[in-house]
Amino acid sequence: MSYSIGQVSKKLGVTIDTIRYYDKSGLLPFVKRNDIGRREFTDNDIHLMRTIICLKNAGVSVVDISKFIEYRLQGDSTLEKRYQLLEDHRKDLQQQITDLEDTMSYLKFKEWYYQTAVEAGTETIHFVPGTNEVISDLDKEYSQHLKSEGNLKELQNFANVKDYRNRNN
Amino acid sequence: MSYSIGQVSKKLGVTIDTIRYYDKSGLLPFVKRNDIGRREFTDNDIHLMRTIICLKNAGVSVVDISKFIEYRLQGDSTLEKRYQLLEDHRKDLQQQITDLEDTMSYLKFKEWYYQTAVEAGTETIHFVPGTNEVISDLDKEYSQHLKSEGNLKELQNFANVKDYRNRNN
DNA sequence: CCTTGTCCTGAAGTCAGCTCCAGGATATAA
DNA sequence: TTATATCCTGGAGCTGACTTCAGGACAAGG
Repeated sequence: MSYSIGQVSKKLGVTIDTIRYYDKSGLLPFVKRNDIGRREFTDNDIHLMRTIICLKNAGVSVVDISKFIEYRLQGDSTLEKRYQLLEDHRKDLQQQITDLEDTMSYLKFKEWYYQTAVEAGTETIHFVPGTNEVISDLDKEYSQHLKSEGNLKELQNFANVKDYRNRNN
Repeated sequence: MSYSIGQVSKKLGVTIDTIRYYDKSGLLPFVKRNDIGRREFTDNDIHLMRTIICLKNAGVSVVDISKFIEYRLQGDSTLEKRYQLLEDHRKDLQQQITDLEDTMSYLKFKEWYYQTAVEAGTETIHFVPGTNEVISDLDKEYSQHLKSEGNLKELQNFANVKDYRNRNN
């Protein structure tokens, strides 16, 4: 049983052009052609392509993925290299997730800022009286708000973000 | 007290060129110039720029950020719009994080795959005997492994990812 | 046999987000 | 006063990951 490029495109949710681009870039050296030059994908090919798409989702560049695929073609001697490559990218990904969580924490703070401003009908409640400058220890006020809400987890997150952001001022 | 572009660059950890690019793109209309045309950043400007960088980190495009800044200049009538914009992007960000966590789960699976292959000295332990095809229910084996390890949280994550991935085949 | 659909290639185009460059002004220190 | 550092502008260039295009081949149904 084999699949055409169009069928694979639907199965994996990527465009035909993207698949051809990946092939051109050396990500799909394992895909065979039939007698008139059309690509024929096996179930195993599709399995491998899922891994490729997963790496792409993890933010791995096409060049790095092609390295991985190259190693694979070289057989068992490259198993450790492949493991290492995945391990490195998993660590990167963990860092990405952590960074996004920090960003999230800050966005929540900003949402509180606007929530309260909308309630008050004006942004000036957050300004130093008579100016357009934001009160400098608004973060303390927000921390207080989180505490009074009993949201200790977010309080902790926000404290970490603050620490980080104030580090190299 | 005001800061030069170079000082701000160091404070915020972005290059001078990037700051100028942001200014060109309409993200910094609030930054004033001195008599010889140099930018002078106030503490409040820097505060605002942190929010801009945060939005950028959350994956918001320069065009969308400039909308936010535009709203800000229009005063209190746009408070709700600004709140909505943040809310929308916070939701996007939450989705991003969730997606990355799924990717993470799959990467962990692949790491197990290579870990065990390295231990065995060959990848063939994961192949259908006599072929180069990966065993089709390797995921079950991995689930078993997670269970035996007592890693129930990851077991749950992995199960979700599998469900999702098998949905539109 | 003709139309419609899917496939092929190489090459050029697009987009976001920077990044660099040329050419020039001002400021600070020795 | 001369060297060095920092700033300014407009505009060109770069990178990665596609995306589109021109021009053509084959296959199946009516």
